[in-house]
Amino acid sequence: MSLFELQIDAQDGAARATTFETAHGTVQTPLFMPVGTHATVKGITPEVLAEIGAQIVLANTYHLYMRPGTDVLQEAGGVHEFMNYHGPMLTDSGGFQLFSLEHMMKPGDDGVSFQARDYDGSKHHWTPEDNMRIQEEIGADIVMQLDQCVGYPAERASVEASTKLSWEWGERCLRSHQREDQALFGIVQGGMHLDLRLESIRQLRAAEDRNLAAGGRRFDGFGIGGYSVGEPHELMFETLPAVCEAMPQDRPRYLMGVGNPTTLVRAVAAGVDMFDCVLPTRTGRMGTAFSSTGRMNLSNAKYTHDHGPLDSQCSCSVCQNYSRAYLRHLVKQGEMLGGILLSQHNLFYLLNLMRQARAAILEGSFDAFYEEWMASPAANDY
RNA sequence: GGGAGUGUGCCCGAGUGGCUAAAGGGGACGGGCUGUAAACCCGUUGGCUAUGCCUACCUAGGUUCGAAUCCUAGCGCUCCCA
Repeated sequence: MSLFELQIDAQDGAARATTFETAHGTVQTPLFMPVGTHATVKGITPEVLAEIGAQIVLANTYHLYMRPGTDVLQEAGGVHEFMNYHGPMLTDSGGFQLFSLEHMMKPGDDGVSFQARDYDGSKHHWTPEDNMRIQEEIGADIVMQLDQCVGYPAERASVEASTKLSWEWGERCLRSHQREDQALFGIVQGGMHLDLRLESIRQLRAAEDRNLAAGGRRFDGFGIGGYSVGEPHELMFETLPAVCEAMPQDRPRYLMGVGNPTTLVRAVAAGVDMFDCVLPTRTGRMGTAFSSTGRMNLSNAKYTHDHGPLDSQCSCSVCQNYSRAYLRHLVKQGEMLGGILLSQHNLFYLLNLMRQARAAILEGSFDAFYEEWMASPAANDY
């Protein structure tokens, strides 16, 4: 199997189990990708990532570019060597920072200008081509095109404009990306408008057709961006199935920034292969655990004398070794171990959920898996 | 024994006549977190028969239209001198 070539292992309805190769190992979907923005999944060592079965780890182009700087990463031999994580990695382009740090990052036709106020205040300008160079220097296995993520609510006209900007940047990224050992993913935008989403897909495919005709490469996969930006929860599912259906069958589909367990299960049913989200690590660090009975806030007084396991249905090492009362104590005390252990458990929970979904798809029993999940107490916990 | 100071809500602590059910912390309790500006942010924290009423700033009296705030006495604590 050649690098990034998608093998569909099984399909059950729209849900699918796939496999593809990266320069740092094989990836099996559906999968959840822990987020390690600053070349660290907060509180989680690479050894633990291996233990809980993480396949791909994210890092962020904007943040690593600012600190420590790509020169340091290159000295180390790339981001993998730098952080001592030797599995597959993916870098987000910084497009999301255009959205979340909009007060200091301004998009223009020729890229993005920004002032890094959260670092040293220095001013920078990136063209899509610059962004590709930087991601090549960082050296992840999968890189994302520079895009623009739009919030919700938004005027249709502004969604149209930024969606167009994103596909134009997508084509420029595709033409300038050079590293053969790196996959490049385009990003579908279009907000909550199905027609814009479909147009976004058409334009990205037309761009890769042009690039192929010029002797270049196609996109190795596609991100689905611009969801989970403040819209009502149900809104995404009005368009997501049709968006997935319109996307190429032979490339991975990556729903960006989504991490609610139920949303993952539903998105897998719609045909999504990959997810990333800060939710498991952030909520874990803040004292909340995913569980078979829904979210648990470990700072709640009801756990003070509860010496049972965090989640009796969970097989992770945290649930095997630490009690709710102890975890509550750590959280209440502000001890860093509390956030570390809950992050580890939450990551395992989502990684395991996706492993189970894959197993069900391979068995042809995804419908049963889906129904069982939707009927469980955890499913009601959005 | 003499002198000076001090006593505020669960704790610390501001307030020195009306704008005070009482700033600000802490604690406690609860909520949020979705391509990480996040080991963070937000709310509640005297009681009730609840658009109002009651009880409250050590205790008991007093001054005043009105007192946590002023006066008197007592009690407690702190420091200094003997």
